[in-house]
Amino acid sequence: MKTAKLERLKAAGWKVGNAEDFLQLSDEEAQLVALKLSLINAVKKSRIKSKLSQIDLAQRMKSSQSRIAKIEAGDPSVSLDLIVRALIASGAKTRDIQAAFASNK
Amino acid sequence: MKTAKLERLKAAGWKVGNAEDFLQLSDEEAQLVALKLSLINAVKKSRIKSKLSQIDLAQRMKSSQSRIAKIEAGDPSVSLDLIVRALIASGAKTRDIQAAFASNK
DNA sequence: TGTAAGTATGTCAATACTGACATACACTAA
DNA sequence: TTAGTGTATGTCAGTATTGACATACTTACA
Repeated sequence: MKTAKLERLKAAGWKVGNAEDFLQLSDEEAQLVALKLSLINAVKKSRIKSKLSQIDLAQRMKSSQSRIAKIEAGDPSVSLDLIVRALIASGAKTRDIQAAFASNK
Repeated sequence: MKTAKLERLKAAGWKVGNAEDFLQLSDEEAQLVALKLSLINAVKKSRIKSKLSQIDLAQRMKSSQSRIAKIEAGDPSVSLDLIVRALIASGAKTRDIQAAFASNK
């Protein structure tokens, strides 16, 4: 929705930010969550494949074992940045990362 | 490097966290930066393709015009989460996101 | 059984990131 | 020139994310 239209709606007394917007936002949020899940699974696989313990991986990326556990558990306090850092530090190649995205239908 | 080995080195009086680790970390950090740049470019392209102004996109994702500008400028205060959110909100499809990763050699 | 290695969960102070705001800059059309 | 639209930059208080720590759970092996 364009700004101009929003302004016209606001001027006409409409409340902007309705159910449509909400549903749309949910959908986009769902896409992000699905993406994160794919990457999380990739981290687990890559770490195991590289025969690294959570402690090993934590040291590689200067994080902590508990953070790695939270990453793999999908803890909401974990950012996408940290997930991708873990993926890279666990030895995943670019094509592995792409594959993770590919599994995100 | 395994934990056990690290412990042995520490016990032997070595300072852990040396040039090798530093270079390794730099390399991984470089990978992350390259990935971010690819995604940033994808955001710009996708937003323009969708004929959205920065204000439009900001409203879609409940952010602000200045944040979008910072995203596209590669401002260091911008997280990977926000970049990907912008990419999704700008209408990029899964394959577009994959393509962005693919251009990250 | 015990014990060692690996993983999970909760907490918290320090740091990083956020939207919002003000304001400056760039460009186009009247 | 002026106005309008879009983008860039700096700031900041509020919020989210962080590594570190303690501790509990799990699994495998002697």
